Amino acid sequence: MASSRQVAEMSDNAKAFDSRMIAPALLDWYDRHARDLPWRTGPEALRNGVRPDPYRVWLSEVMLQQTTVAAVKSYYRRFTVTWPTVESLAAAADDDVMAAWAGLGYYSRARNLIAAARKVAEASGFPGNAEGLRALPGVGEYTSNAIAAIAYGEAVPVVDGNVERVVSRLLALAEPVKSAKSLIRETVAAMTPLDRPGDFAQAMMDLGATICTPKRPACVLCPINDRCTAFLAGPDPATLPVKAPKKERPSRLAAAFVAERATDGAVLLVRRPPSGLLGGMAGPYVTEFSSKKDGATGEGAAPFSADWVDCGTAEHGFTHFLLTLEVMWAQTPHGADLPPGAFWCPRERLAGEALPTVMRKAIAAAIPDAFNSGKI
DNA sequence: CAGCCGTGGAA
DNA sequence: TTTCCAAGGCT
Repeated sequence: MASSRQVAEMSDNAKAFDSRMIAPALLDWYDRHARDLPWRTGPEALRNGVRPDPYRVWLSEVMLQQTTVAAVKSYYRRFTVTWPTVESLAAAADDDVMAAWAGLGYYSRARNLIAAARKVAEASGFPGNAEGLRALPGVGEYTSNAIAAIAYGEAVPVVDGNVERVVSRLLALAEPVKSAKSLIRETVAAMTPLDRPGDFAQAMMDLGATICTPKRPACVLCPINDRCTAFLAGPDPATLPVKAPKKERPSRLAAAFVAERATDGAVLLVRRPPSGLLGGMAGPYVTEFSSKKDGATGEGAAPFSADWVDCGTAEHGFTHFLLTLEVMWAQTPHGADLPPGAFWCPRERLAGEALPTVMRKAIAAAIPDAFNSGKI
């Protein structure tokens, strides 16, 4: 925890810091070094009066929540080709959207994406400001402000993880970002220029992603290092922001039962409940995840009686626990009593199903060529 | 409010 | 190899 003396120093830093001096140098740097990303309208196009499409800005921002640029690119392209407008996305079948999202993670985002698209289509357009955007499902304070700043030029503070890190170093904050949230927001609000709020927000994020990185920041290349308290006076910028102690991830155990239809190799899938872990996604029948010691696995946990073959285990790391899946395989027995909601997925459709990565791992452990058949 | 909610790539 | 964590939101 921060001592009162540290907090006093932090406040002095914040007070002495002239936030208005940041934007000019940062925007000058951005004009020369902005990353070329699929969802961006370049600074040059913006000067020529081109306005970003709020649909594309929204879609990219939702995809980018806790997700790397590299991971998002191919998904963003696929979505915008398949659904070029919010109306087309609103008209899509739920499972088509979930299938297109499969592998990107945090699947509640896809559910909220569908709900928000339909709300926008019903209203004949996106809300015209940050406050209205904030009311869409899956759009929180960061995302609403990012969309408003980028698409509408609204001068609202855009604070993401990059910005928190950059500001923590600019002010040499001795507090964890969680408890400095209000100060950071106010600082960013004061830094944001009225004329180019969207470019400023993206410039801050580019800086955080390429220069002011978490572990080894390239301070010597930073366009605002002459205004950075940590760089100028310490502590070492790499030690900021102060992080809360991390908790260890528990291990859990479950069993996956991959049933294959003898006649054609189709795989039995079940639709998972709409909320919770992997909500709304498909997968083989999987037992409840339990603590490692009392995990009810083995043939006794099977959804129906069959000659289950042990295929070994599949490991998968979730955000808050590590999962070991005991994978079992069996051909469909005659007259099997299938789990409720189960359906047979033809082999050639497996790759296109709404299967999370962990479920693909389980299926691949039981049927090594499950996702290869159908391809040449 | 602290815990839940995925994944894959970088270091 | 293991660890860390990325343009957060929801409850």
